Amino acid sequence: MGPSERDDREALASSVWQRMFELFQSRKDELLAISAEVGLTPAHMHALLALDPDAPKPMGSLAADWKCDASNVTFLADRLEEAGYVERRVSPTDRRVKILALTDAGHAARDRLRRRMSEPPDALLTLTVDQLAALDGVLAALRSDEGA
Amino acid sequence: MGPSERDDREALASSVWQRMFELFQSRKDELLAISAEVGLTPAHMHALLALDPDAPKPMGSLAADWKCDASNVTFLADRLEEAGYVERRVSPTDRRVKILALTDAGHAARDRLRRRMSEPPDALLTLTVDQLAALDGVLAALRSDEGA
DNA sequence: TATTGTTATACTCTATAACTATA
DNA sequence: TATAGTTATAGAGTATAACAATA
Repeated sequence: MGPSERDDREALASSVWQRMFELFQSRKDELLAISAEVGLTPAHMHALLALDPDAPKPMGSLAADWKCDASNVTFLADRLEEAGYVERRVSPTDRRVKILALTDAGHAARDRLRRRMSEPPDALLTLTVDQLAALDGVLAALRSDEGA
Repeated sequence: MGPSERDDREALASSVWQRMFELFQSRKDELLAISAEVGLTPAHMHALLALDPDAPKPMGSLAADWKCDASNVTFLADRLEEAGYVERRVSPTDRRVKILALTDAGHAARDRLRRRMSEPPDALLTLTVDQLAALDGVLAALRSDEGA
């Protein structure tokens, strides 16, 4: 590959990235609106979505997964518990450990939230099926090469 | 358009949106690293980038543009002014109004920051020129239809 | 009297350090 | 003695309300 091809690629990648960035900006306000709608702050909404519905985990693991301090997990869990969306279960093998599990209400709220969040921006829906398929195909190719 | 085509489009758009979302997540830590690097908090970095380098604006207009409270603009301006990146100029036509203008150092810092921020995620650079051109073309088509 | 920006104050989100209970 | 989670406290970032200067 010659230097000009590399330059082309970098310029195109920058352009693509900037366009995606703008798309995200356009969605920001709506995310805030969703959080107001469900009565959760953005941080608690994010935490609810980040809980694995099938595998309740110790709070310490969550702090590691979420790259935040344990005290922050306590804070997030407190509010979600008050809202009735999670419960703390003492680990049967180590009484120090508390496992955070979604309640039935928590599962339902999380599902609703996921559906709302995965709704694409209106701008994407103005594309044709072919254009969307092209986007999807190229973006799918990324995932396997991510670490390259 | 039949109902199945509409369903296809929505499913594809959701998939595309989710893939873009993951790409953004992959970039999040790096944005924090950049802000540490330049010695600005993320909020002040964002403010510096959001200032128009060619058209200094009254603080009230900035609050409107940024959809935040005027007191928050005061807070952001204070720190950027302490850093030597902006200066408050009293409007010649209305002594109540303060116009926030980038200093020379502010212009330079903003330019550096923009270059760092516009660097695309590594994953995008693994695509071929053709793939990137396809992405860019489709995403360019979005912009004009945004409000549709 | 209305408006611009500031100050005082409060709330959210995050972190660090000290604490408790268990191990 | 070490570890899991909590509490106390602090700082960043945002908002609302009261205020000063100017219009």
